[in-house]
Amino acid sequence: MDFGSTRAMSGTLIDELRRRGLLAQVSDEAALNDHLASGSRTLYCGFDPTADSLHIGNLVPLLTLRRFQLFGHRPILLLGGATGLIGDPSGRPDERSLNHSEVVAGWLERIRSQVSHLLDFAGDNAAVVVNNLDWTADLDVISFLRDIGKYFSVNAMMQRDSVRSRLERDEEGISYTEFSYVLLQSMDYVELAERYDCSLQIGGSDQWGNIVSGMDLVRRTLSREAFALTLPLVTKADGNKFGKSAAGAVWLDPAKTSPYSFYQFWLNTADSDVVHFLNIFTFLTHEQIAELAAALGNAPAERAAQKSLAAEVTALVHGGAALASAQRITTALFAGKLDALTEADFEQLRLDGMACTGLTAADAGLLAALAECGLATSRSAARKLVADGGVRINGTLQTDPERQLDFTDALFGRFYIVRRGKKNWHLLVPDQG
RNA sequence: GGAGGGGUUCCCGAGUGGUCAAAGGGAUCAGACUGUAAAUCUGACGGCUUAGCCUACGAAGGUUCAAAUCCUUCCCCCUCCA
Repeated sequence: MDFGSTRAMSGTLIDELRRRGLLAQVSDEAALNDHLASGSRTLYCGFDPTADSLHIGNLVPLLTLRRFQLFGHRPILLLGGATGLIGDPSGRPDERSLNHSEVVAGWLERIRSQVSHLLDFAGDNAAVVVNNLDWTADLDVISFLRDIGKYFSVNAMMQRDSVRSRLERDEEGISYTEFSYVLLQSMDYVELAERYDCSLQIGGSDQWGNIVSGMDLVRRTLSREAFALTLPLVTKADGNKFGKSAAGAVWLDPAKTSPYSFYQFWLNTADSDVVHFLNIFTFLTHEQIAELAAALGNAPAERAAQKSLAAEVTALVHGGAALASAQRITTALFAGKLDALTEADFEQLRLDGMACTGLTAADAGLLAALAECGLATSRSAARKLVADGGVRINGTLQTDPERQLDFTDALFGRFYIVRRGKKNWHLLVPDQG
């Protein structure tokens, strides 16, 4: 893995994080600065498997772990095989429904594979991946209550925001299960402190309470130094929630969000957010980001900053080959030269992961085809789209809702490239089956 | 247990017998302007074999030529009192 160009950074790691807008809270900044400056330290961040994939919001702490690694520290990526079975009440207005343990275990493995290549597993400060189920699965209740529970005051736990907000809502409440979550997470910190000499836990700002509880438990049970640091919630200038595209959440799993869609998500970043995101989601230097910010001011139409952001993040998450594919599709679709594409280019688009549907004779009607390939939610919606002038095939505006797609006018006799609106594309080919 | 208020289309929320697929706002989609940006403006926004038809206003029945609107029973939620 090439960490080369990002090495030369001035100031402390904390300064660097602050400069990038990546610092929400720190437990004792001066002491942590000294701690980090005086040796290679071990830190961790936990991720609970609450879905079959992580999403781009999880990228912030993931990449921050890597930033610590670049500064010579050892990151531990903790997967919540146990805590994922319980449910974290932090930041949740309502009780979670419990997932089956086999389901959670399956999600954990998928997350493990998508997360692992973001860190460096070689060298002196090689990253480590652990699963907290390893030290909780065989834990007995009595030991838990005596060894861990004794350190937690219910009076204090009741004061926690995540608990109090639930108690104040008559219709919600909080189960004993979720109430106990913080004990498990705190136990993780102690466990990692003992096993790996871990002395720092990071996480999203909603994790501050959990992290501080763990830090206290380490100090009290092990009498060791322990620190807490949180990262801010990613916000957008227009106030909308970050991380949602038209299709919903943006996932790290390429099967759920294709590398092309992923690339497009970043490419569409608003001007007012792009510099902020470059700082948070890329490893570009401040000089490089300053250049891009200047370019944004001088030639906004070029969108150099957005292109860099999209390229950097896509390469980080999906790799160089996937980035190249995403860029090929983008160029083909948005350079406005569909006619210039060769037959081989179309095959490449399919290989690159462009959305493609095989069309059967039954779906040959334009409306049926639009509904079938997902560009419209129903035939009625498709009819309205056509009436609104929102559908093009091979660049030609479609006005007849009754038209049949028989491929006689398809490119190379078998490709219809359908466009809905400005940015939604789909390839239609004759059904092979 | 007692008294009162309420459940409306993705969300909020108006509507108290026909002019209601149902105001208004949000979200979403399309069009215009642009830079695959933001803002703004315009249109659409239950489904279908689309000048029409079907299904919808917590559930089930009923009254009526006609019900989201009236009646009955049931389910759920909120507020106050005990």
